[in-house]
Parts: sequence; structure tokens; C-alpha cells
Amino acid sequence: MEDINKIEKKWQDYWDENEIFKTKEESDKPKFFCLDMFPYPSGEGLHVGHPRGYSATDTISHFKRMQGYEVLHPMGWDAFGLPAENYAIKTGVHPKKKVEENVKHFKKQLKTIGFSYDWSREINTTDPEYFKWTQWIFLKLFEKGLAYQDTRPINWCPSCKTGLANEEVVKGLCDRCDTKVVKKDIRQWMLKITEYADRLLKDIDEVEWPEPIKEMQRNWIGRSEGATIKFPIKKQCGGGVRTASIPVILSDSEGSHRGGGVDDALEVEVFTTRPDTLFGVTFLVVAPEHFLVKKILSKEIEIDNLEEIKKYEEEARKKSELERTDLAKEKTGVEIKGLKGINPINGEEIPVWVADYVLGFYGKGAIMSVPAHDERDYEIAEKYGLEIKEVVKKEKEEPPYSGEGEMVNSGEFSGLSSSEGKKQIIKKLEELKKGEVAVNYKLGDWVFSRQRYWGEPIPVVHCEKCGVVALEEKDLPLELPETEKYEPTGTGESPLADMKEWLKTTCPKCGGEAERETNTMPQWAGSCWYYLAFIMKQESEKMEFPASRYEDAFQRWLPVDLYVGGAEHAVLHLLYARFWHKVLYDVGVVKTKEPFYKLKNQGLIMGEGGIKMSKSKGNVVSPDEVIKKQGADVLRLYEMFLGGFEDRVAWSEDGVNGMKRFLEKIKEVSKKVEDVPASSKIETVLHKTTKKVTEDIENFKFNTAISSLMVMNNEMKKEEKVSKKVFSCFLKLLAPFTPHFAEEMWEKTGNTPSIFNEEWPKYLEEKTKEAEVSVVVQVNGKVRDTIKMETGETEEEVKKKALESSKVKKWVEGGDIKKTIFVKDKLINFVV
RNA sequence: GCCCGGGUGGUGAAAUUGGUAUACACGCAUGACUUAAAAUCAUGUGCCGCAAGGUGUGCGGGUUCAAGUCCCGCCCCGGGCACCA
Repeated sequence: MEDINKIEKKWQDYWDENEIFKTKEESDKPKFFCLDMFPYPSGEGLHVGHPRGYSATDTISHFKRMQGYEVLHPMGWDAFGLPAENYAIKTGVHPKKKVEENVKHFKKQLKTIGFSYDWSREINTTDPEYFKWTQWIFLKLFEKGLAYQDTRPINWCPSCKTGLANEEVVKGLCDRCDTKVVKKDIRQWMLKITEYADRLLKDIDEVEWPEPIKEMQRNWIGRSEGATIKFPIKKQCGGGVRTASIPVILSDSEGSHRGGGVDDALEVEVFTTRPDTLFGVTFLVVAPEHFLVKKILSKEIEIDNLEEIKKYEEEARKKSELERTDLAKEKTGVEIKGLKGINPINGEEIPVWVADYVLGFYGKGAIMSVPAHDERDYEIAEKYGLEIKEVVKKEKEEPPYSGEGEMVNSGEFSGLSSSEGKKQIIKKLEELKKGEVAVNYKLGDWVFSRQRYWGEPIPVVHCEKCGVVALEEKDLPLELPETEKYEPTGTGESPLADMKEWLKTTCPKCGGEAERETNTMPQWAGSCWYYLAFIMKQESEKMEFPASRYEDAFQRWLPVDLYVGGAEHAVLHLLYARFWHKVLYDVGVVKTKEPFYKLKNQGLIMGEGGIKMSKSKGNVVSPDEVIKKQGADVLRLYEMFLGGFEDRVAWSEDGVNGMKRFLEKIKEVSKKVEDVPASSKIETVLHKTTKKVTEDIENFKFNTAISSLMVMNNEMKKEEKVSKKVFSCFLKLLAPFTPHFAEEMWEKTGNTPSIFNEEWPKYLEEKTKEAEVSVVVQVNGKVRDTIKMETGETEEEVKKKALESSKVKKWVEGGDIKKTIFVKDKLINFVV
């Protein structure tokens, strides 16, 4: 068994020494950029999930190289982030040191599997040489006004002691540690990803990605078209004496003085996608966070039921976002008594409510309620006995009817279609200065700062005179200070804030005293542009400013032709990287709109029996073990064979053994290889197999490609002598899956290494057809016999021969043949 | 609730897109080799039936000479989204 490891090592060294897989920058060949999502080098090392994706890209890289492409197939390390830092806190070992160790281990593991990476392009996000570019891109974002500071309540993980981006919060929990996320007011750096929302949405149509991932990005961006509409708010005087109440227009106190005109009157603005239902509005609802509620609580606005509103607001505040958005719970709300809203289209007075099903952070934090045509509004209206007014003709459905249709009870707009009505009502509102066309997004700006040590320092200083000043290109990289204290403070300040010496600096603008920014970048920063780094990092050269020196290389290699990784990054890395790429496009650094042309997600590998692999269950399979026992090729082959690439699959120890057997059988066949002409039968098999393997690799159907290689091997096994020419072709087809084994067999059967310098076999369509075919004979659609015929036989001939068969006769006798269906070389069906 | 996937032997899975359902592999059974076991090799292996034959791709209908594949109505599993106005 040790043999296998030795042989594999032999070939790995051979490839290294002869630079077989090194990407040549000067090359006339067409390019192919084949990229894996680079790993976080964790202390645990590789698990079997990693090589699944990596084997696929490696197979494709070999395949493309043999087809005459210059392939860029690199690997690197996404090494900033919490695990190394947490380890440092526990042990005092500097994260840098831990990362170095982990990288070494990871790299060794990957090398043992024999992936054909061009290691001269290895990159690491924590190298100053690397992150000075991450910082440089930040400077570009800052220059363009896309990076800004803000203090607002953001998601805060009390366990990680840092702020989080929206994308990192899943169902109210921190994506990495599952701690309940809370809201916290701290100073943050934000990136204006919202400015790119439309382009991120539009351009996703142009890339070849799995549809579910595209859909997730579309949903996350969440564009909706509609209108904003302003509802004036009036106070009803006279408290409980309703009949005597006299409406008075309230002024907006933010407009300072009372008694002004209509312009500074208090208004509640709402966002709606259905302006066509404006006549059906029977009440307004504001979120508990709405400024109207704030004004009521601060007694700026007097109402009749302050206590009730106060209580409701308090309760809403206590609820987590998760509880707030739990669809199953019954909706609640309280009327704000003493206030009325005015429908701008018809002057109708309507009640105003507070309810926590309206979310403060979406749209305007307030809605116009149309119970006849919205489920949520309907629920509230039913519960509290509010008016329900139908304004869209429905066919037969029970209320609420939320579809579109002919407008009714809508004054001059009655009779219009919803879509036409939308336009006309918006037009009318614009004339009245009470509304306008609006587009709303779910996507929020990206909370970009983290209050932790192990990340890229944000390259700006705070100067008393000049404010926030960016560092200059020549001052990069801005490195992290050396320290032994990595603990997060938990106060909203990063541990860097305590490092006085590092903190103190001079302002690049005025030269006066200044302090450095103490927040660091999130882990996503480094992975936003790493694919570019692989292009820049040629021949192990350092990546140096200015950016313009890489223009030609970017032009040559972009976009990434194939990108493979897990689906879990759908709205994180894959969205962030697209955003940065578009910014770099605007800056003129890159010339393609999108970074990754084709994306494939590998399915999860489960443990034996389909149970999730986990340490606690003790069913984690280590790739090292498999390699040691069976060899890297068996591991690779098995991971490609065990199911559809994108499907979830379960590991099976027995299945692994089957792969080993397959390779042994090939060895047996190789003993029969001689310089003899190929039999016509095996010639056909070869052409068929070549066709199948070529097409299957292109379509990511590795499992069936391998099975067709097994079929071919079984065929060769039946032959007395195997033609060397045929066997050599077979090895070439096999090589992308089991590179070491193929190389060894290649040499053993008298060829000159490397097999990867060979051309990919071609097939001839006409040679994939067999001389003899078996034609199915059916009677009334049921198979009764199969007959051997020469390929291309006519209907007459087949019919004649078919009717000779006793098995067929038996079923045809005693009836007339009413109809005969004939499919050439396949089937004949008699209808009796 | 909505949007994607998917449901085929004992198991992982194939099926050229309407044309022999279960390729390939695992497992199992029997036999050979062996003192024995493992490994290996050979043969068999959807189900019912001694056989002829029947039957069979989640369930119920339909179209067709012919349906795993197309149409209609359900059920189940996986993933995503989910009070987004």
C-alpha cells in the first residue's frame, strides 16, 4: 500500500520539477481561468468536502490543457478571520503564526492529492503584500464616496463582540456562532452597495450561474417598483367629544414654526407597489420605530391615548426581529386616537394605527392599508373591525384579492386596468405634489467595519482639523501593530484602540496630529478581489503599485471562466465580490462587467447513511486516511463518481473500494497491451467512449464519464490482446480523473511522460456507430423480441425478419397488422 | 404560504430528451481457488411465478402505436425566501 503513496509522490515531484502545470503568461493559446473558492486554512485541515470541488476543477483544468488551452488554475488562502484570532486569545500565539502553520498543513494536504495548481501564484490575504491592495481598493471606494461612516443601530454579535453585515445574520442569529444578534448603536464604516443594486440585479442575467443562486441574489437585492405617497396628518381637537371635533392641520415641528402653509404640514409618507389601490385605503399604519410615534412619546404631538401607544411601543421594542417577523403570530396594532390621515387623492379622512407588522427599516416605515387587496391589511381590518373597501374587480376569490384587475370605486380612474391606473394615479399625485414614482430595495448598505484585531486595518486617519483623511498609496500597506492583547473589548471599539503608539500618527493632509482608524475590515474583504491577485502574482513576483501595470494581464485573463465552490456564499462572498468588481470596472482597472462567468456549486458530502458529518457523531472521514490507504487517485475518482456533482451525496467505505478495484482491473488490462491493430469492435468502443467522456466533462457529469471508462475497460478485458494505440487513448481519457495512475500506466506501457503534454483524443461521429444493432420488436407496444440487424436496414427488411421470429408470430397470429411503426436501428412496433 | 430542485432495485445512481427501464458501481447469493479467512476470478441478482407469462420508475387520472420522460390533480423529501407593503 505504501507503494501507491510513493508512486504518487514520484509523479507530483516530476510535475513540479518539469513545471508541467505552470501557467505561461506569453502564450498564443486561448485562455481558460479555472478557479476554486479558496479555503480558510482552518486548524482541522482538509475535510472530504474540499476535494470534491477541487477535483472537479482539476479534472476540467487537465481536460482544457489537453485540448490546447492555456489554463490558469491557482490556489491561495483566505486567512483573516476569527478562528485564528480566537486561538490567539486562548493561547497567546500570534494569529500570523497560527495561520502560517495551518497554511503549511493545508498546502501539504493539497499537494498530496496532486492537484495541478500553479503554486508560483499562491496568495495569502494576510500578507502585507496582499492586503495593501485590499486597502488600496478601500481607498478607491472612499474616493468615490462609496465608503462612509455612520452611527446607527446595527447588528451586533455579543459573542463575537463585533458588528455584522445584514448578510451575516441568518434568522436573527450570528451566521458563525449562532448567538442571538442584538441591535447596537456604534460608529461604523459602511459601503454603499445600494448604489450598485440595479447593476447587480441586471447583470446577473448575463452570467451562467445556477438558477437558485441567481434567484437568491435577486431576492436579496429585492427591487420593487411603486410609488411614495404622502398622507397629511390632522389633529382632531376636542378630545372625546367627537361630534365637536374640528380638524386642524398639524405642522411638522422639524419645520420649526407652527402655523405654516401646507408645505410644512405633518405628513406620513408611505411606499407602495400598488398605487392603483389608493382609493381602497381605509387606514394608515406606522411602525413602532416611526418618527410619528417618537413625536407622540416625546409629547410633541398630543393624542388621546398616549399610555396605550407607549405600552405598545415598549412591547414592540422588547421583541427581537425574529419575533417581529414571525409570520405565524397574530398581528396586533393600536389606533392612534386623536389623529387622522387624509387620503391625498380624495380627501377622505382615515384612522392612523401603530402596528409591529410594519417594519421600521423597510420602505418608509409606514404603509397605506388596503384591506380589500392585501392579506396582512385584511387580517388587521377583520380583527379590529376596520372598513374594507374594494377597488379592484375580482373574479371569484374570497377577499382579500391581491391580484390586479379592473379598477372600481376609484373615481375618475374607475374602469382602468391596474397597470394603467398605477401610471395615472402617480401622475395625478405628482401634480398634487403628494407622491412620485419610487423604487425600493431590500438590500441595505454593507456594514464594513469589525471591532476585532485580525483583519485589514482601514487605511484612514482621524484628524481634528481635516476630519477623516485617507492614507496615500505610498503609505500602504498599513500593517497591524504587534501586540499580545487580541481580546475584543466588547465596547464597540476594536482592541487596536488601546495600542496608543500605533494609534498616534500624523495627518497626511495637514501634517498635524491625528489618530488612526481602529476598526478592521470584515473577512469578506480579502476574498472580494483574490481572483485578480492570481493574475497579478506572476512567477512569484511581488504585487506592486501602480495598478495600471496589470491592465494587460487582466484583459487577457478575465473573466474567470469557471468558478466552483459551495452554495453557502450565495448572498455573501458572491454578492460582495461582484460589487467590488463593478467598482473596479468604474475605476477602469478591469474591463469586464462581471468577475465570474460560469459558476457551479458542489453538493454536500454526508456521512455514511446520509447523516451529516460531524465530530460529535464521529463520522467524519479524513481525506488523509483514504489517501494513505488507497491513494489520492482513488479519493479523487470516488468523489467524482459517487453522484451528480451538484447533488448531496453520502460517503460509503465500500464505494471507495470499488474505485480501487477499477484501477486494479486497468492494470490487468495493461498487461495485454501490444503493438497490434485495434479490433473494429474496440475501435467503435473507443470512439463512443471518447465522445461520452468529452461531452460529460464539459457538462459536469463526471460520474457517467467515469462509468463509460469502466465500460470500455470491461470491453478491453474481453479482448485477447489490447492495441497499444487504443489503450493509450484510454489513458488520456482517464488522466484528468486519476493523474498519477494514468501517468504511471502511460510510462509503463512504453510512452514518454508526461501524458499531460498529449492532445485530447478526438472522435469521429460515424465511428461511434456499431456495425450491428439489436432492433426491438414490439407488438401493441409490448416488447416481444429483439433481433440483430445490420445498421441502417430498411423497414421492409426489418419487418420481414421480425415476422420470422416465433416469439413475434405468437402474438401477431389471429389478427391483422393495422399499423407498423418503425424507428431506424431501434425498434419496430406492430399494432394488431 | 411562495419559488427552485428531487422522488427509479437491498444501496449510490443511469436512461442519447417520447422508443429495450435499472447502464456503471456497491451489496448480496452461488461456485472456483484456499486447511480456513481475506483478496481475486466466474455466474446470477427489480418484484410475483416451476414455467408460459404477468407486473414494475411516489399516488390518481389523461394524451400516444409507445410515457421514468409530455398534460391535469395530489402526496412526500431537500434547499431557498418569507409580514419587503
